[in-house]
Amino acid sequence: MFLSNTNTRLMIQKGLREHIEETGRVFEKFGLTPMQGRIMAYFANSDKPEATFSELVDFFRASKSSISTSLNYLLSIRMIDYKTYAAERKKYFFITDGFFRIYFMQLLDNMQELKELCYKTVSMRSSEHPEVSEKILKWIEGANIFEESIKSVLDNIKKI
Amino acid sequence: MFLSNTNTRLMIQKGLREHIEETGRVFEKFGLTPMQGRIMAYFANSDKPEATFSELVDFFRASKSSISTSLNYLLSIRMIDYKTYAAERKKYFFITDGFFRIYFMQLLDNMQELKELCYKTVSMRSSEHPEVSEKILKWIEGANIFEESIKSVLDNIKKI
DNA sequence: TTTTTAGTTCAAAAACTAATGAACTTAATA
DNA sequence: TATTAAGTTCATTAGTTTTTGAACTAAAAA
Repeated sequence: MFLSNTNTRLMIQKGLREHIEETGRVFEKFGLTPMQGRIMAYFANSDKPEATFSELVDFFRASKSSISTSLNYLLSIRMIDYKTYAAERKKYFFITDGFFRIYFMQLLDNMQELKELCYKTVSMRSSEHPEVSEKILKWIEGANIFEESIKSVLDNIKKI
Repeated sequence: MFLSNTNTRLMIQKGLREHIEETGRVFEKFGLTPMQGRIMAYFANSDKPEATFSELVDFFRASKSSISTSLNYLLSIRMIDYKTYAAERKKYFFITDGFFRIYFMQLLDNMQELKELCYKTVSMRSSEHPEVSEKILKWIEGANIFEESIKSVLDNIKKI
């Protein structure tokens, strides 16, 4: 039967494609490109827990290079992983459970960087208008509080 | 004296311009465009607590439309505000102290949106591979924990 | 051994986003 | 009243990012 080696649900259900596109677009708000977002959404919605390179190329009718680049980026940030079966070259990709952990770790890096530049700013400022320094110190204070809180959540999530 | 109505420190100190550019680029990681980032960095580093439209046009040698659009976006998300003096049309723009509060409120919205789509995903999934649903539920669980934590920080920050 | 499969790499195209320039408005000043 | 100042608006341009296509490699299958 010609559907045998494809994902039947993904081929039949009409709204599913739309749902994948919509979900993909929301992943973009978390820093992914459209194709990376689509792929994450595909993994979440595919009946099977794993997907192959060619399955994704076929489903999205996208170029191999686009799929390759996207998969490799998602692998590099560990939002996906893959397994192999001996004597088979194919990779079976799947999502990890770490989406928000990874996202917030990146966020922590960005906050760290901004905070350091803000410290430098405050140290460079003339003493003429301390109210500006006070605002920047409030940014830093905010950053510190969020950082603390995020770090403690990350610790707790690791334990689960 | 020809420097009288400009920001002396911004004109003289060499590394300051670089520091503003660098800080601007970090603001981009928080979702701002290059010009929006630059403007935020300018406010943080200018000797004076306020800056005018034309001051920014002059400092960045940028187009009026670019400055106008950027300022209006930053106003719309309340990262900056302005004051006026009666009988003067000019606006005196300044940064607010809410940078991270605003950023995290936007983040909360995005998390909410992704969570809702994930709930829909889980409800649409066949029961064949519960391990995928489990991962998505872990995403949601992560989202919930981060949300709780961020909300409580936002509450505390408001009190300060 | 030849062909097919499963990708990778990178220059070029397509798509998208940000910045510009020009024309405009409206308020203040001369 | 005419001119300048302080912006706004929007079509076009410039710049960036994403995706493609073509050529490539290396492993498995025929």
